[in-house]
Amino acid sequence: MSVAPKRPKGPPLNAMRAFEAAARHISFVAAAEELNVTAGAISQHIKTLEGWAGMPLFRRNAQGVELTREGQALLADFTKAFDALADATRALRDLKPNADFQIAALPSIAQLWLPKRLGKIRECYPQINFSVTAMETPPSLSRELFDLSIFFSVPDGSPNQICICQDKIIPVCAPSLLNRKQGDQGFEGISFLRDQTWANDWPMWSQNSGVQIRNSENGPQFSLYSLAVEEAKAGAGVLMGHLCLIEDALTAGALTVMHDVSCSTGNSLVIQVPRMPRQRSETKRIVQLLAN
Amino acid sequence: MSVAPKRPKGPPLNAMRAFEAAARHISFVAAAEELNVTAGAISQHIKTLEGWAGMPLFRRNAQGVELTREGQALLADFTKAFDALADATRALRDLKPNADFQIAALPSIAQLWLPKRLGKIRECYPQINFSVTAMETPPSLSRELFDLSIFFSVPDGSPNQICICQDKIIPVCAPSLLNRKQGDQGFEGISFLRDQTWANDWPMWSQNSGVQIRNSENGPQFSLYSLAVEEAKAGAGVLMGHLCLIEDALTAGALTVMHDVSCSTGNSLVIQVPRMPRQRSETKRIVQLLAN
DNA sequence: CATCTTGCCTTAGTTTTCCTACGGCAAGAA
DNA sequence: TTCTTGCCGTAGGAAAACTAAGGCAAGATG
Repeated sequence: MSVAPKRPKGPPLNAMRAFEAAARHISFVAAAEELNVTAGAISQHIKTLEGWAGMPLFRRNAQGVELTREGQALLADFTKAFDALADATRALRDLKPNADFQIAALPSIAQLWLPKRLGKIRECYPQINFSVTAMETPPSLSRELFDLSIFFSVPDGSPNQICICQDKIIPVCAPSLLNRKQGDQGFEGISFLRDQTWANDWPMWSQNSGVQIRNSENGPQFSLYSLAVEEAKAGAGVLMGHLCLIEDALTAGALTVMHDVSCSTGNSLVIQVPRMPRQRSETKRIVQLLAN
Repeated sequence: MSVAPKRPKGPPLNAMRAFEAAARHISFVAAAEELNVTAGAISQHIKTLEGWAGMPLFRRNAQGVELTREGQALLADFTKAFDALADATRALRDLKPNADFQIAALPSIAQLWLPKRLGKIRECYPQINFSVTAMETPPSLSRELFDLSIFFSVPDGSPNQICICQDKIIPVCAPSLLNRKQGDQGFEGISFLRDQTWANDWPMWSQNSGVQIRNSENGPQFSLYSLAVEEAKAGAGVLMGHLCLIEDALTAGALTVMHDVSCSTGNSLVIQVPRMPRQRSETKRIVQLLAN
């Protein structure tokens, strides 16, 4: 008999959280992004946990990980636990008077669509600090501390989503550029400004409009859509414009449409809020203001 | 608008765990003991959490703490979350082949009652390592990683408890001491060996038996009951014997009863196991073997 | 009344944990 | 081939967690 002097210790909490995130995403890098750490940190946490359990929880393949049977079995339990913990954390946050209202959005939406409307909202809630976090992938609203997210996606019809508008694309450019090319409706010899993540825009529009596009790869790429918009305003080339993101530039005359045909990408601009018990009180009204 | 570069961070997990434990016990020291840290650590964790929430969760009084209204409201959420996490942790532990079987017991029980029976059990499960952790207060089996606990208490009739026997006390001493005092049934001029936590034994027995005891404080105190038993065997004085703890010494003749009247303390020797989904498979059989 | 005890606080210093940075490797894509 | 992606490993440094020790206030004890 070994009389242990100390109570049996469970595994480190952070390791469990890392496992839960990694298992849910089936990816260390995705988990790392969610938890705001590097993938190496996730790797170590999971190794710690596997050491504690004396059993591998992931199978590491070169092109990604997969859960072992055992890891598989644990995921549900851990997800339930950390969901409950997320609830408690929100309850704690809600005690804080005038806590920041956290918004998650696609970088382009955060820069081109949000600012104007956020201005109005801030007038209604001068005491609340609105924080906007830009990211490529929508966060889990049941897990992270965001109060609202705005992304392009296909709406799922749930009451926690509001569809603002369809995402329609149409070629645009600076008026000066259009004048130069007056009478010439083609896209010959023009730079195509492109966003990295929306590289597919031109082919999609081409197919939909029937307009033949050659060399749509001809032109600079930008990591942020808003940079491409600025370049387009400066007359650097033609841009596939997402209508909801460039409406201001169009009405102000900084950009004009180059071709009458617009086409839908299949996505919509969607606002999503946490499901009920996790919402803070201002959410409903803020969504209303955002949706105009 | 402040564009936060990083996702909003929740409070540290360890701080939340500390809060949950402290709120449940309404005591920092009790929480510290449960988590195997010092009270200072708990204090700091809670301060961290209060800082994060921007709101006090405890009211600190000189003779103890109490929850504020806000802390009160949070407790349920956090307890639910950490209960779920404890479940997940057990599921993880159960993956481990031949994990230690963890037993929590009162020090005196661990030393005087358990060893003999544990020997038999170890024969049945030679591959399992049995760990015994001594402590004064029964741990929460739904929260901590114990598989079984043995303490004196009043049974609550739940199916997770087995009552082994009543806790009966009776004065005992070494045979040599009894011989010297032959014919003298009183307790005059004898050292009363006493255990610190059971200081009430002599008055209780006195009241029950009708035997007048004077100077029951006359004699050495021991922090462990087993030390007092050893002293009694050595003839150092008379001890209030708890029958289930000294049965071996009595049958072996190392101790003899000094007075025929025994009295019940109201408690029983109770084995408790976690409620079902958290039990490991061997538990049932082990309880059976312990109960004989 | 003085003294002890209990339970919390605070500070300082140490230990442990956690994380990043960076080079490497294997598999699939270009 | 060469690039890219996603994981691993190690080393070193930053941050968190913990301990130790002295203090204080309110009851309990003598």
